[in-house]
Amino acid sequence: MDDNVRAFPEPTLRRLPAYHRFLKILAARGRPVVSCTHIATELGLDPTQVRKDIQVTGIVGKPRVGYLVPELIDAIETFLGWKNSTDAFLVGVGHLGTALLGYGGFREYGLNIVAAFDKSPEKIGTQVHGREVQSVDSMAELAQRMHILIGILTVPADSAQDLADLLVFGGIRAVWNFTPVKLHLPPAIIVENVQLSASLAVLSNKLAESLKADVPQEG
Amino acid sequence: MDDNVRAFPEPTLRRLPAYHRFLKILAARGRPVVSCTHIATELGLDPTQVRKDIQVTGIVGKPRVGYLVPELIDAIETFLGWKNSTDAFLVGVGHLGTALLGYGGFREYGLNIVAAFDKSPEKIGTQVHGREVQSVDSMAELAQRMHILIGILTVPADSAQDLADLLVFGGIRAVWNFTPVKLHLPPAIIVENVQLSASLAVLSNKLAESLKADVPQEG
DNA sequence: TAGATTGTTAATCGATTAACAATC
DNA sequence: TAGATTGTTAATCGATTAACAATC
Repeated sequence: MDDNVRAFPEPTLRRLPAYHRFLKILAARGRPVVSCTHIATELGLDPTQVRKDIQVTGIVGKPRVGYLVPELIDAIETFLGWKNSTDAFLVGVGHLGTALLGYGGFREYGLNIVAAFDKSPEKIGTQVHGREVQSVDSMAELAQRMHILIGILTVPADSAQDLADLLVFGGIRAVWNFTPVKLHLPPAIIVENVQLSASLAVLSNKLAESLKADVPQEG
Repeated sequence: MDDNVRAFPEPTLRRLPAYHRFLKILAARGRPVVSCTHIATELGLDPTQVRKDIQVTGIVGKPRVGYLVPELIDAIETFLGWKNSTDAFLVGVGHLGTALLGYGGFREYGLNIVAAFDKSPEKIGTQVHGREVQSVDSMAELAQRMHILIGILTVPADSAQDLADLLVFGGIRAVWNFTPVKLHLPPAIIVENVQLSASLAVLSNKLAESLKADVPQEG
């Protein structure tokens, strides 16, 4: 029935963390207010775009003045759900999985990695950044019991689909997918892909274009 | 003069690696041809979009048949510059930097991390995944001498700008930025940001919307 | 008050999707 | 031949940007 759940524009969601970061810097400097123009200049964006983005948080500014920095920081944190933390499972304690476990910063973003899982027997039982690595065999049951909503997938490509299925079987509702695999999961499951190859493709292509423009030799 | 360097649409560039991955799977299965519809179904895209994306590689298909899988794989690899490798420096041997050094897969994408640098004296001289960690003091000179074009930035936020400046000073032309910092660099320098906080913001927001829709309690 | 900045509506732009003729 | 699929042009959609009145 509630089909007017019209989500907020994804580009807006992606920009909000950058605004937040800048606002925190301003707050640390003791700056009480900020204008869209100021934010836009700093981040290389259009002021109108910043204004519209801010509107999704429900904050209204004062003409001639701008927005109150602490109020805006608070509103963004609330809007992005950074105020109350969500527990997550991490699957795949390889190089990347280990790095994510070691990164303390996710706490700030309301993400709390409470357990780590792996397939390989040599890893099970070891401690990685304060969490004991557990067998994937116990993952689904544990996810169910702990009402885990988010699974972080950092496994080799060939086991990605199987372990994603296992996460879903455990009642997980969203997968943060760091593998290059296109996961086939029930439509209700949220999948957010972090595809480094895509990012690198953009970088390489732009670099190639830039170098081409550099040495124009012939028309 | 050459202002008609109209780059290819970024969304297209981002999708090509996914096509490539799927095509490699088909090739491994011995499938000689593939249609747009097939690719689109697998990846959850529109067939016309796939067709247009493929067009940037210059490959033409056969009506009624589709595209030749090996030919298409080759064309994508050539287009994305995966055939000839580019040397890169990595700056910041923390959790993430170490993980990227350990990931062998970048070779496939034409990226070759030839050296790693760090600020902290304890790390300098140690071996990380086969590379000796060097002091950032020698970075710019070495980049210049080796004609390095790409710098991978995996340092703490507070030193990101300084080290990016140093990379640029060393003649680097593109920065793959894994820090949350908005870098201020000369306009000719390509910057590709990998912002995990942005990705997580999308995930969290979609999850929250999904859970809200779940238990509609009241209108 | 004058003028900078917000909020909002309209115009533009670019990407996605639909329609359809061409082709093997 | 019939029909599936390509290539291409047109329509739609959504996001960005421009314009401008409202406001402190």
